[in-house]
Amino acid sequence: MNTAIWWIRRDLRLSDNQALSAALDRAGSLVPVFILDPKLLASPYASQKRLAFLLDGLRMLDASLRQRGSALIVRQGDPLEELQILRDETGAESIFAEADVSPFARQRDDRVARHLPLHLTSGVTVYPPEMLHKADGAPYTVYTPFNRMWRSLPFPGSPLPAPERLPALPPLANRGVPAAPASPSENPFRAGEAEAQRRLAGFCDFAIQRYTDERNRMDLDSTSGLSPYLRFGMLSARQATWAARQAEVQSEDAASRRGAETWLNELIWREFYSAILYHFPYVRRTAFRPGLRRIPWRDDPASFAAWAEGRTGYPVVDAAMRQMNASGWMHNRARMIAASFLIKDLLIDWRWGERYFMQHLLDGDPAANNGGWQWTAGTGTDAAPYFRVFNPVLQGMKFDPQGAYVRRWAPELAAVPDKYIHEPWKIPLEVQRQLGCMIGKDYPTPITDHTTARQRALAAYQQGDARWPLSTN
DNA sequence: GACACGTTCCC
DNA sequence: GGAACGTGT
Repeated sequence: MNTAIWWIRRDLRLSDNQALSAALDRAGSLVPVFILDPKLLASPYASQKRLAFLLDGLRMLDASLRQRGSALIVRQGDPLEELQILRDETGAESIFAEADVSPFARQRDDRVARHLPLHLTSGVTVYPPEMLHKADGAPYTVYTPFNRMWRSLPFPGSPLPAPERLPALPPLANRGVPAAPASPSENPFRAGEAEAQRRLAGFCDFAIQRYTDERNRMDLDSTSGLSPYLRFGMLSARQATWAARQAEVQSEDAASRRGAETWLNELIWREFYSAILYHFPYVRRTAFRPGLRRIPWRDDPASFAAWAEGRTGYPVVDAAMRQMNASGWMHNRARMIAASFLIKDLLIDWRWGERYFMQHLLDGDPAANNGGWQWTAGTGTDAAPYFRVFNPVLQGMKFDPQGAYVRRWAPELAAVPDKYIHEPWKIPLEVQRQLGCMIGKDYPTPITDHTTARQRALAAYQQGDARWPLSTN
């Protein structure tokens, strides 16, 4: 009987899994394996929080596999060596896996494919990144035309159901899923495919209807909260796309339809940045736009630490960083504000921030995280113009109008009246005393003045050759 | 004269 | 996206 290895990487699900499905079509016997790669665990971008979420996800996947008569094999080591050992142990003739877009993953898979019969399927994105290109064959570098092309393609086929039974596993050494490091202290995300489906259904029933207007509100629970699941493939991009379409078809008013459409646009941003990383792997190292590689960044570890630990003295920035440090997740609007503050107000290299986010986000994905940072820095594809500098006070007043988000994550400001919540340094001294919240003692004085810092950033970008519109070379 | 709202420019 | 500066009331 033919045996196939299902090599699991970031597709921790049984439903709509093209690699699993291809393996089952080909072989009568299946060996599901996850290989913990010491190289990835030692990377400067690795995250204990994300590792804990991954290991929990593997435990959930193992339980689902066992319910269906199989089980998860876990190995640790160099993927090529471990796959060779597993092939020798099982006599497997083929290996199936979901193709990934990051330079690390592609190098790893190229090396494996030179020595072993590796078959890659799509699934990280709805459409494979090579499929979307301009008429002249070049990849898109601007979101809007990419979006138009994406939407013009035939709608993806319906998601595959999870297999009801799986072939029994041959007897094999199996160390099982290792114990996880501690989860983030306030982690609201339970790992696994079932939880992802539950959240998807809940989101499509309610919050999606108001998504267009409310997705930017940091004080509301108005986003899908699905990013960690998409990151590890506990939910497939195609399942999310289908759910968006279903919600659009079933909606009873224009606002709901628009909500579903807006959410699909966010999913397409994810597809866009995946394609960018695939076609331009150098974006992990340097600015997408060559004209913006000479900005004189400040080497300022003390300011960086204040930003990272949430003690800049700007409430929205501090709330954002503390939310991520405590929970492994940050609201997307907050990501833009915190990133803009590090890059523009502190004039610190966006790559420091990119790395820090990767070290703390459960959804930390090289393509989306890099795309977001380059967008904010103005160095990326279709990026924010260099002179767009977020004002943390105005952003706070607009997207956290009563300060509930700030109070949730910076509780020392809980008693501060709404009118001062985003600029507490303006609280008169006698009021600070009454509130028991002294600025400079109970909550930090701003580490920089936004107006001056903004001017400094504009000057630095000019020095770094910024042009808008930027010349193409 | 203060303040809402629209337009322009940010290099 | 924000600030400065315009017009209108």
